[in-house]
Amino acid sequence: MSSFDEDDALEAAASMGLAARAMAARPAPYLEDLNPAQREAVEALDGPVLMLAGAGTGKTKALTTRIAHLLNTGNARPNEILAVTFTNKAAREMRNRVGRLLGQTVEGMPWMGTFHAICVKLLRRHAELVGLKSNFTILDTDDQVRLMKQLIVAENIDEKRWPARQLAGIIDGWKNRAWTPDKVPAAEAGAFNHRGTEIYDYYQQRLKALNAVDFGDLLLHVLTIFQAHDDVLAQYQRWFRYILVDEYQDTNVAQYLWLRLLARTHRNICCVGDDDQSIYGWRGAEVGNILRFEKDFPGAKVVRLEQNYRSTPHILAAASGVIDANKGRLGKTLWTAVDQGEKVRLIGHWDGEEEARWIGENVEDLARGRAMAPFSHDDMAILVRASHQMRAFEDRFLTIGLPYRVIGGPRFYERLEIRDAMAYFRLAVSPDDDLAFERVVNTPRRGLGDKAQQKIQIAARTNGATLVDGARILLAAKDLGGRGAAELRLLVDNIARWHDSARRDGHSHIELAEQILEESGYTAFWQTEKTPEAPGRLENLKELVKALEQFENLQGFLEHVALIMDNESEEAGAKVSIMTLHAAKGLEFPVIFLPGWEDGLFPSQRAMDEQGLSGLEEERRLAYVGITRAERLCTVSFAANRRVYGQWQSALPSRFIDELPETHVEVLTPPGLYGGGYGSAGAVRGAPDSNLNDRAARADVYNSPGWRRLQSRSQNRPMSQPKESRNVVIDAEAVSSFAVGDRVFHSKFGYGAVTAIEGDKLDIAFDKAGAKKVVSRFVSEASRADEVPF
DNA sequence: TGCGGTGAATTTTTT
DNA sequence: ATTCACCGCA
Repeated sequence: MSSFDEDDALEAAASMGLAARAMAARPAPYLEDLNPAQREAVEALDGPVLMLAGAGTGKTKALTTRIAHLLNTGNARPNEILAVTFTNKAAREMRNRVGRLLGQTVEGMPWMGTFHAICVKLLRRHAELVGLKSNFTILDTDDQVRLMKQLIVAENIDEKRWPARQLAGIIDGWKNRAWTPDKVPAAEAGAFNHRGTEIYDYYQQRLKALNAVDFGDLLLHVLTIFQAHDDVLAQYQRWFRYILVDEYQDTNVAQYLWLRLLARTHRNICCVGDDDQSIYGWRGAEVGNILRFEKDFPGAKVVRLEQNYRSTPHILAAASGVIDANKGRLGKTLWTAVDQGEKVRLIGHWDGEEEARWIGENVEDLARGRAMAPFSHDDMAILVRASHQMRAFEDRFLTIGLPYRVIGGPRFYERLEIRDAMAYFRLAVSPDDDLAFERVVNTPRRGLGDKAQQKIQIAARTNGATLVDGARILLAAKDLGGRGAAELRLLVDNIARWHDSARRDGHSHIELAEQILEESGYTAFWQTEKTPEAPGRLENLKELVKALEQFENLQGFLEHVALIMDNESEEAGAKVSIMTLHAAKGLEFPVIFLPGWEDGLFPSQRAMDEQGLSGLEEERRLAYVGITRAERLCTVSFAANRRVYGQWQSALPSRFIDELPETHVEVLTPPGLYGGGYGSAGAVRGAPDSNLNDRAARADVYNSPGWRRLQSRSQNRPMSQPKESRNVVIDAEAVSSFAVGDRVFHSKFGYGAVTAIEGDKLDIAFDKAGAKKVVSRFVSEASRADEVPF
């Protein structure tokens, strides 16, 4: 029948050996290693299981042990287990740990991987069912946007109003919700001038014509296949006897539907997650999926892992205090057997630079072991809400020579030069890759500008050919003159030759890669470039070629890179880590700094504006994630003043600070600053909320000019409101306080009147600057008295 | 084709 | 403040 049976017969043969060897091992010493809850989760092999695993409760251990147990008891062969994760890192770790438990490497588990990797595998087998060839290419975000840009031009859409990026994002969101173009609800499709589904449909057609898919398609196509072909679905339903899902709280609708379909027959699905750590709602994750599990799978066993092996009691209590303010939680209470430890430290600063200075000094103190045994720099991390906050720390750490590393940020394979080189490789493997051709046709400069490229496009389109062939036709027609023609001829011939070499097995793909970079003139291009980053880029290209060594051929390499965009180059030496809170999920450090806890920054104003209460709750979960990363020492800080987009702004301490239980918090205040002393501020402010009397560095803040300025400016936002009334304020309705007809002021455009409101964007007719679309955050309400005629 | 000026935006990120 | 995209000019 289909290739399914053959493939799996082979896989089965390979993995039987593993299972047999595993079974011969001594009976389950690994179970002894578990606490009762973990053991319960591991031993409940049959039927649906929801493992609610709080931060630091040994989730991965339970999950991997469960897999080992499934194999060890002979309940499943390795290739009958579907184990999905979100990141390659998580998949890798799972693989390694299962291997360690079984005392061997796990190669017979073909269905352990990310959602996307597994879907690629499935889609290659059944590509024809959605009109693709099985050698389809996977577009990354960059390709996606470029494709969208073409569409926008072709469709005559105002790119100012609907940037390609945004359109691609909207469509991505629809795919996350498992909406094919025909399924997008009317209310949503009204986006961009009621042409939403039209554009989406057109975009899908273009992808199909290119024999390409984007990341969202990987899931959606497989889902479509499952829904339309019962026989195919049935095969897999039968085959996957056991399903395990990591980070279930991060699944989106498409992934959820996908899992539910696959689990329908055996119902042996074990989902692991923590609703309190759901921080990816903004990219389509549905906390609802985990909250609904017991309804979806009646009779599900719910196991709570609550014993925490990571943090001290004070840290756990502080984290619990914060997360308690969220509603609709499944509810867990973390506890620990440890009974010692520092309280969470809280400190306020005058401004962001001082905050960075203080943290820098504190890191050095801790590294020297002033107050306690010294920590390595590797043991310390600074977690920020938004990546732009990192700069202050980088600046400071560079000046004092403190070694640091930034985690996250642009990945190796996303860099310009790497993507260019990859486009050349793609052309060598398949010359019909039009997107790749477009990318490099004039990189390096070949005298093939817009005009020439247009001619190529036309030649290709009128002949129904690929761009490379279009270029050939154009050259044959001699419809291109001068340098461009000669260069294009060279390029086209080169591509043909590279393609030949790529297909010949004997030829070394590493040599071919070097040859491509050389002959295309790409290396030379960067050698002549004298910008400061040019040497680094050449270095990266060398690294790229080196990375090829691990693969058999270029094709294998490209396949790998499309899905696995890792960047694990680690230089030696102990360093402090700087990263976003999002990037910190799943990590742990003995010492954690949490700077920038100011309302508007954290919780982020935008999250609250756009998502209302649910946005605030997600921010709160982010705070929870941040605190629970700390093993021994956690320091929260805020600054009264901060430069935002070049402008000095004052801010109030984050409302999350109010939620830190005071008995678990130690307030630090740097001595001798701004006349502040411990506890003196209560009198200054006479705060009615007693919780505030112990508030951090309140003296500094309250006596600061920033604070006073703030006080005089915003009477409608006193600092010590009771929580209830505050929650009302964050409701989206209440926040976007503008109405059509309001007079507003913009620092650049001056005064104007609101003519329309669309989410957080306002259409404003400015008196002098004319009609503009502006994010509401950038304008303030203008009372008529403010307007000074001149 | 390429550079410098202008205008506008600016959370979080994986695959 | 900074970055990034686009436009106009040489």
